[in-house]
Amino acid sequence: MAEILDFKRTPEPLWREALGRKLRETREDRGDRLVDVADRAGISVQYLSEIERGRKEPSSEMIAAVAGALGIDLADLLIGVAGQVRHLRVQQVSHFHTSRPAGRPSGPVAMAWAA
Amino acid sequence: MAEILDFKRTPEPLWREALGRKLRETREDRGDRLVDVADRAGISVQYLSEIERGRKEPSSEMIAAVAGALGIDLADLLIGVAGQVRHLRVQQVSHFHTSRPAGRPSGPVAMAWAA
DNA sequence: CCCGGCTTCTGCTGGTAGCAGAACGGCCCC
DNA sequence: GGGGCCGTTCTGCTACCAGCAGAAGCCGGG
Repeated sequence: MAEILDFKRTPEPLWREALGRKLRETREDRGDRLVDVADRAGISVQYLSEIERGRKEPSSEMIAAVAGALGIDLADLLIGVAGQVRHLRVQQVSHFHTSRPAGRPSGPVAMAWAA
Repeated sequence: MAEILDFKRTPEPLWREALGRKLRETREDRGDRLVDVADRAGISVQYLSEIERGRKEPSSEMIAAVAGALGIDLADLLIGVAGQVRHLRVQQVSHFHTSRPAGRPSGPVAMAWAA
């Protein structure tokens, strides 16, 4: 696996984590059980459980199937996940190093993320 | 005539496709080359190319790395992708009787409820 | 106590993420 | 013409993990 190293410790939550939380929230708002959604989406219940807990990386087709089973479209889901990201990202506002690959002074380097 | 639409194909774009488009758009807005972003993200250039074209399914860590290399945070990225989804869907929504979702979805469902 | 809902363990298989290397086509400019 | 630059696409390879089944565990409530 490509050593991502520095970027693995992102202060932000990962995509799959925020997605899982949003999916669970949506399901619970509907009053559905895991087995209900899993059946409708055509996936196993334990796998859906793992998706909701952010432990596995669902494929695009899986995401579409689960979203469909929840009666939500992808765009709305993404907006909701973005909200989750914002909500979850509070703990570490630390700085992280962009490990520059020792080489070429790549031209337009003007990155500045101010806190 | 009377082309029967293939409903196996979700009218919505897949997550990876919309994500790829948004990533490319963001990179081009910055005036970056593939190699610039790939180096900063610590991934190979051909793989980044495939991600941007929606051909491969990037892991959460990859998404974070690329987003970081683009100087955009995950929440903003997701909002942008949601916009992509909406934009890409317009073409096919032309005539779709959006029946009330009151029933039960029997599979992956795509609803358009524009207020 | 049992039952319904969720989690978690083991184990298995196929698919594919992700890499390197290289070749190719489209540009643009000397 | 030809030489860079940039992106795409091919081959090939390995390691990892999605996704399933089966079953057991946990916990609250009737």
